[in-house]
Amino acid sequence: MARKSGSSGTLTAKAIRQQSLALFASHGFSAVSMRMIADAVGVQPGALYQYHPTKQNILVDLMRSHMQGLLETWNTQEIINGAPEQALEQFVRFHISYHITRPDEVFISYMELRSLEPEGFQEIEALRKRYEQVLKAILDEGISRKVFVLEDAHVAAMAILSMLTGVNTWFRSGGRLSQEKIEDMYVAMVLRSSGC
Amino acid sequence: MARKSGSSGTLTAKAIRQQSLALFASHGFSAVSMRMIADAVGVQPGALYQYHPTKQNILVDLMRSHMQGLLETWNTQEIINGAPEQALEQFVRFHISYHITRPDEVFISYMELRSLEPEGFQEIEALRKRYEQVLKAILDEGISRKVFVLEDAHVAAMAILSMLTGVNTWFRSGGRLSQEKIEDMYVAMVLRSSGC
DNA sequence: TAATTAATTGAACGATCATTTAATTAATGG
DNA sequence: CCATTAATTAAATGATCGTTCAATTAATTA
Repeated sequence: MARKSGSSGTLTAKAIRQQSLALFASHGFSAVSMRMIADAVGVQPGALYQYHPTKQNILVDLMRSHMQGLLETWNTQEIINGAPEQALEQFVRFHISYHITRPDEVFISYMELRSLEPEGFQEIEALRKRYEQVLKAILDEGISRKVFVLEDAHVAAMAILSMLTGVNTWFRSGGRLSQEKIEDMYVAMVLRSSGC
Repeated sequence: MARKSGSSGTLTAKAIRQQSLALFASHGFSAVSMRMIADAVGVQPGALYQYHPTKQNILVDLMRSHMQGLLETWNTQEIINGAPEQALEQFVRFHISYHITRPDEVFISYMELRSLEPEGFQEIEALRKRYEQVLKAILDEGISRKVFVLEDAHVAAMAILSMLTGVNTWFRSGGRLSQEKIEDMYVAMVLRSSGC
């Protein structure tokens, strides 16, 4: 009825993240109770408050680290400084491969924005905007060099991002198509849609 | 403490649909209580059960009528029996115009699938599959006539549907771009991505 | 207008919700 | 090994959840 033998704060913190992520992704934030998370972690509900002040804070932490990881991974990539169509291909492959391996993070980051209170919402939305800007910059460059025939970089960026992120709604690993094959097909469609 | 003056079952039923739709779309199914719906309708919680046996049933009804409306509207349209690229253009314009005018229905139909219990899920999923099949048939026809260069009709259909439905995540009426302009840009991108 | 049916209320049901707190025990550092 | 700190439990808080039901009144039908 007190501290458990073998207990470790860092391990419990990690377990809370993992279990919350899985539960939020499959049931939705509101449908998951602190008791469900506690059960999955193997701990009493009260123990969760040693790690997060509120349930809302768990969600914000998950979404923040997903968006930050996404941005940092892009930024530490070696950027091909070639033609705009090469940059676009690199972006498509990066987006698909990063997202396809993190279905739960992607799901909650795109679906639970409405569950965020104003403060958290603004923080996450700002990170999202920064990522959108990465693609828009590529499209702008291609448009000004007349490599892309796109009329509007913003609309094209929204369309491409929706298309790419949509992979997560139907892809299941071990299916008919390999990840590489899927990337190839999306690269082809995106490049053609941009006019090259 | 009983039947209210001027009360009418059909009007209350309609109000329950409208208010549930708006509340589910902005907060999510699980985050909306029967008391919130009752308040919005202007009625006591118990009255809702004259119209729906469970909260779940409200959601299923909303999703079913959205998907049925979508399929029926497509089916009663005059089908252009021309070239595959004309059929594809017609589909793109239809999808965007139907969805852009029904943001709440679209939002819950795509986001609350996980809130459905097995029976309702299968019913709604079947309707979704039928709609996907409409686009796949167009792509198949274009591929076999060698008008489209797409490698895989299924993947292309998923990609195109994600792209089109994504309009709802950023479009706000009264903004910089007219609906017609948006349709034009998406038609151009989709046709180019298909190789024509 | 009398009888019937439709619509709604108000109160209650037990269950579950997020969160707080004091007590307790294990791990850690000197 | 002893003092301190970290981790956890058990129990309780008041609020809210979906749902049920008997009583009541308005609209409708005959």
